[in-house]
Amino acid sequence: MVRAIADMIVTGEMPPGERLDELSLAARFEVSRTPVREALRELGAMSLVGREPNRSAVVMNVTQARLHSMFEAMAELEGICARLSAERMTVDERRGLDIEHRSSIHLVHSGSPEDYSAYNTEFHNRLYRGAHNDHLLELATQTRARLAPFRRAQFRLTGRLSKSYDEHDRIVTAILRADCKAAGQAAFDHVSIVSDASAVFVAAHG
Amino acid sequence: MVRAIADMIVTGEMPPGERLDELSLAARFEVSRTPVREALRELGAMSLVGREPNRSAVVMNVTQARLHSMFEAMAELEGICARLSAERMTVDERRGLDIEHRSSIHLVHSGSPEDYSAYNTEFHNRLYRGAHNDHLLELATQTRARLAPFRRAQFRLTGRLSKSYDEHDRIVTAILRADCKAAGQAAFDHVSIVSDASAVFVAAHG
DNA sequence: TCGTCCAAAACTGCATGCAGTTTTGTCAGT
DNA sequence: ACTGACAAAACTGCATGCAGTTTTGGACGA
Repeated sequence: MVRAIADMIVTGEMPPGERLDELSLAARFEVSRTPVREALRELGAMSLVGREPNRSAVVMNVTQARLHSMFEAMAELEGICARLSAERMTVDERRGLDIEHRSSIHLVHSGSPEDYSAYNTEFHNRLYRGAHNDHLLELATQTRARLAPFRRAQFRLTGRLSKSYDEHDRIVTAILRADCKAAGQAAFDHVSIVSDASAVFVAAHG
Repeated sequence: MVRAIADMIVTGEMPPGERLDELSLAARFEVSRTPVREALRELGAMSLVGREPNRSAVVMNVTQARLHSMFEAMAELEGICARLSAERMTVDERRGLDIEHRSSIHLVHSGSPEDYSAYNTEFHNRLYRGAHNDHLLELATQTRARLAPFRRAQFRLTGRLSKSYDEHDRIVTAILRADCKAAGQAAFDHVSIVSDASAVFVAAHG
């Protein structure tokens, strides 16, 4: 239920500011109001929707400033994860990362944004897990989830795929060398670039 | 309601592993089960309580490893906030931080752990706000809240107050000089020391 | 004494109803 | 036409009831 409503929000099916009234949602998913209520409360805790007493829940209106702060925080978090990954990844993890990364060159050439996006998510998850820190994994995953709708469009930008591959390459190389500082910096830069691209996109469309 | 139950958990009134059954809580707070249910769901989203289908919510059992990961993440977050604070704090913010810090020397001498703890919270909040990044503020506040019960006892350790003051001094000095790197390092070290102290404490008691 | 099984009690998940609040729509007065 | 007020509709918050699941406690047999 939570997942169902969250999907509607992040896919943009429900635009920011849209009211989410309990009865309509209940009817839509063919359940009673109670589970919908509880889901909305949970989404409120994840601040995906805003809630005020006696008012409908509304899809959070993400301001430009807020978006910027989230991307900046994301860059820092990824930087930390990459740095710790360079330091802590097991041999298997390093090898897995390297193999997956190398094979992603095919996706760049075939050029399907959807496929590359799926791979990209997996790549970043590997970095988060490689840091061997559960809380950091949670913070990074959570932040990434909230940014998802704003990153969605960016792989459609021409040339972004191969640039993304090059940036990943810098990260992977540094991690394989166990060069903490370089890995952290490379990941930080990578996210910062995505941030800039998305900011432009949002400014133009949203 | 959420606040009420959360308080019971973080104050340790409800020890980890304790079952939180809806009916008892409803009776305790003199409401019906519905608001309790919703509160528990929200607390689940904040992962303060664990939930499985058809089972009571239980106060999260924080493992030693998990605790360590949270302190480590906290150190990184504080480091980032301090670094950004050194870079971005307004003149007023810098002055406020400095003044509050200096006057906290009185609390060190009078030696009330409760008073110093309250000041300490405010000091750290200033660092988070000084980074001028809403999302980072949120992540730091959230992580800090979850660690609260484990930090609680540490100011009772002899000599910790004046050591804490010295560590704060290093942070403040670096921020006033706008020395990003030093500020980040000082804050990181500060939290790491608290982490060690708490780890010892938990190992001994919890 | 210990283990196993079964029935009763306890509890969760969901539906529904009611009271109180907010929103909407209409109509009279300007 | 436009504003204001007022009534109706819509909606939220909470209580309660029921069905289905889990837990508990005890009786029975080894």
